[in-house]
Amino acid sequence: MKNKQKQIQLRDVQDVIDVIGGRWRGAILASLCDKEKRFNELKRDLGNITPRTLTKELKYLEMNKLVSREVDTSGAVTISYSLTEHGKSLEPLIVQIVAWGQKHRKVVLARVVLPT
Amino acid sequence: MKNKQKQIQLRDVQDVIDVIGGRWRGAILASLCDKEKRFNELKRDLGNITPRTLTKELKYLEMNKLVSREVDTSGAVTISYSLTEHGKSLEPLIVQIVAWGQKHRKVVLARVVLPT
DNA sequence: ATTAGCAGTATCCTAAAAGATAGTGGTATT
DNA sequence: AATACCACTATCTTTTAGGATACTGCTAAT
Repeated sequence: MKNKQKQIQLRDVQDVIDVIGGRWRGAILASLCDKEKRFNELKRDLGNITPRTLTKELKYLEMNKLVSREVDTSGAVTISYSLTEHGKSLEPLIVQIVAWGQKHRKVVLARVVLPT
Repeated sequence: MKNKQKQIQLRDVQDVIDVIGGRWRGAILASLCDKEKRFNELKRDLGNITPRTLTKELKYLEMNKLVSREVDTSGAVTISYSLTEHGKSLEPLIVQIVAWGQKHRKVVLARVVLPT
């Protein structure tokens, strides 16, 4: 039973890794924590993601109810992506991730020794 | 400056995803949160990871100072893997990940509708 | 002496992720 | 009228992760 419990937890970890993992998903979510964004705005934000990948990832996040896509047809059609309520519930996690990441960077870089 | 700050955060998120991401790293760390383990013990724990992959991932985690490998030569040589202090500092994060993962599972499964 | 478990290595192979690049149909700008 | 930006889509190729499988050298148990 203790073991079964453990299995379940590993599964949960895997689920989350799936959602925020990969090269881009975490970064997209982190970027949307800031505020809602449009497609090309996200693209610029993320640096060198290709449109193909961005499209794919946004669709995945939509399907997982983390991001919603809204079309505004008043005037020129614009499309904005934002976190859903569920997506927003990720924010504290992302904050903690960023904090740990900064600590981690220091620990790992500590091994770098410059040669004379 | 606000923008630069944002870039840095995205980088941190990426770093963490890198460390706990992939098919196995998160699970290995979660498993080692429990207690130190030997190679084949981990292998059984993780289900169907191949030894090749387990070796590779453990080396990666070692290099990133999250896991330490200890050899015991009294009697038959045994090797145990455990979290370093730095690795242990990940535990609260993993706990939060598991918690969110359970919530997420409910939200996503909520879309499943059984046909008549 | 043989079998079994430990802690891996070595090769080969496949599938999935993501990059590069070009193009599309629309609107707004000058 | 021409250019530029928006929000993508389509193809093609490369890269990477990770699985399958077999094998190794060692020790302990039967």
